[in-house]
Amino acid sequence: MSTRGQDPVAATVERVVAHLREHGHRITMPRRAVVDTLARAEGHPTVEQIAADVAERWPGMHLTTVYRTLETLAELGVVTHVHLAAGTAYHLADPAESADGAHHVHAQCRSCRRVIDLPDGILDGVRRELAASEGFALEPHHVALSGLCRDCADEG
Amino acid sequence: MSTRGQDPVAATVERVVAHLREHGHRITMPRRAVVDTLARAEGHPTVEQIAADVAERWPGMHLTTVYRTLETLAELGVVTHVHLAAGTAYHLADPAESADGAHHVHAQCRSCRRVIDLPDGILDGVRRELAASEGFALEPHHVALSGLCRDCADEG
DNA sequence: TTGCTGTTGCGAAGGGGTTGCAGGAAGGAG
DNA sequence: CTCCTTCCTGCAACCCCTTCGCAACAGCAA
Repeated sequence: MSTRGQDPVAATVERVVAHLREHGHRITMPRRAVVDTLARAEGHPTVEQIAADVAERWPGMHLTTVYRTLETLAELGVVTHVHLAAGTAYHLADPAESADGAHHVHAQCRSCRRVIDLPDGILDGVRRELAASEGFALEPHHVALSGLCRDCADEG
Repeated sequence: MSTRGQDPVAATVERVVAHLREHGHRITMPRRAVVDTLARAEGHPTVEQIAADVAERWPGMHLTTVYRTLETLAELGVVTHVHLAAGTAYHLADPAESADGAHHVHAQCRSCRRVIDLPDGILDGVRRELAASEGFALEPHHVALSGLCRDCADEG
């Protein structure tokens, strides 16, 4: 309670740590490091970026450990990933979203590689249309849309 | 002319071969093999599938050559690719579409991995919405949507 | 504090894709 | 038809990202 509102990063870390403990996982320094990094991360870092971030503050941590920690957190639903045109990005799941199974939609700029979050319902119309015409059950959160962001479109 | 309408595969191969020749590329057996395979392919094969198909009829052809041939054909705009959640799929570009720069939209079933083609305009609404709200210029053809196809949704 | 067991670090292996090089063939010149 | 230049191919080595096997370590419960 002491950290709530004052240090959202620490609060997030504690929340995830509690979640890990509840599910019988051990709380270790490397796990705290990955969660801390994800909590501080803006946007949707790749494994490479997460590992680089972690290595700055906790040198010596092995890349394998990052992968395994992300895997563990993913099993708990604490982190989510999106497939991009090249690579995969990870991010902490929003607690409110993970509770009801919702996710947000992503789009990636093919020029600057930045990932932006989109409102969850933006593909609802397409989802209904695909369900009706093709019987295809669209899962909008699994793959990022591709295009050019405002900045890159202006420049190019 | 003798093949037109009777053997669409051969006609397609000849069309592409002519295109290659026009652009100063040489006509070789491996290139014919790849184009022939793409012309016969239903759907959107990955490099692995293309190579397997080619190997059945032209044993000894190297995987590297498949990659390089696809690269060459892509530069000419003869083939297009889509990024999937895992891997990349290739297919011959529709001549009519490549003329005006249009492409169709793809969706992939995350269970059976099948790729289905969608009407080109299905993301137009989303594209307009993204342009207005985020300034994001959506390019609907570059990444496949993800979800469950009718058959897999029924089974699961 | 002790002991069980989940985790970590490390090296090695695996899978997908790319690159450098030397030999070989396409296709234009003569 | 033959020669010659240049491009293309096959091969092998390599690179990048991710996973695996194993021995040592460290949570955490008793």
